[in-house]
Amino acid sequence: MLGGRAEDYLEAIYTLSREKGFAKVMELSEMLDVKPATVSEMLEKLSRMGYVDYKKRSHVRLTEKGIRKAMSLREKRNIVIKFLKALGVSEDVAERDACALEHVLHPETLRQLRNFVRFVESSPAINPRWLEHFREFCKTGKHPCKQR
Amino acid sequence: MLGGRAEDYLEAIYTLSREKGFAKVMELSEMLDVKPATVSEMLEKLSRMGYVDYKKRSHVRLTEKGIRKAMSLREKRNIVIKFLKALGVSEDVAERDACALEHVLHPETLRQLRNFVRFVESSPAINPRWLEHFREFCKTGKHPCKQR
DNA sequence: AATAGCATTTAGGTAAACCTAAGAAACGAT
DNA sequence: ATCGTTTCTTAGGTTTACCTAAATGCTATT
Repeated sequence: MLGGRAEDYLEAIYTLSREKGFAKVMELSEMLDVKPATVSEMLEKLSRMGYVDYKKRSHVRLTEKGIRKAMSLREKRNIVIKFLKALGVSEDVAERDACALEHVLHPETLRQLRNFVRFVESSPAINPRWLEHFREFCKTGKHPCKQR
Repeated sequence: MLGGRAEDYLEAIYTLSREKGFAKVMELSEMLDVKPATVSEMLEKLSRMGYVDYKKRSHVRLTEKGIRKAMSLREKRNIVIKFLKALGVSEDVAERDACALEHVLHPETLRQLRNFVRFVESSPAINPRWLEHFREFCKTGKHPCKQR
């Protein structure tokens, strides 16, 4: 099985590959805030596990398997980000937390987060009453329907 | 600083202490699904860090500091559990995930989760319209306000 | 009061993910 | 084409949380 940290590497490679089609050790080192030596080791491991194509001193590319994995992770993360933002969490905190949560959430939990995001997105009004009320509640601590 | 796993130990000790006022190595070993030897080591560490009172071959108790920490963790966990359950996640999954999330969530995120739980709880109707709609949406995949 | 049986600790090990320092390879500018 | 710089790998080390096996201490029963 793939440890939580390894998943971060896959996603980073995925991101970097979007542009050029591959990733370099240095780039990963910076993106993940880890020394190049460490990246080198981890790539070796990911290669053994069949997630990346990687020959020493060359570029990294995701394999099919790696791409599938990375996309599924990316989707998870995006759901969590959208969800947290819908809840009023600031963009960068949402991103940080999503990054931690994506490794950890049970599929059932994820399903409900996804449902919630879709629910909000698919609601008839741009800003449904209850969501407005919720934001109000966050500010004032009071539910606007309850007077007193 | 206190690693994520150490926090689990604190909470376990806290739980066990609710009844008898202390915890034993065996109990912790079972509750955390870890060998007694490992518990012994971790208690040593928690003791050095001032979270527990612990002399070898005796009971463990939380210090003031330990109690404060444990209570704060417990509160976090409870918010997450309530939150996930409100979202329609089943009890045991909610508990599992809460246990993982409590170590990880940014205070801002936690604040919003707390807000959300309070919002739902303080809403005027027992089952506000939108929540009903959400549950409906989870089942059918359709927002009941939108026909078609 | 001796001991059997259980709880706990000690000692020595493993695995993951990180590090530093030093050497090797590739790259690019002249 | 060579030299200097940058990038990458290797080798060896650290930390954290876990493990097993063996030793030790505690307690309760006889």
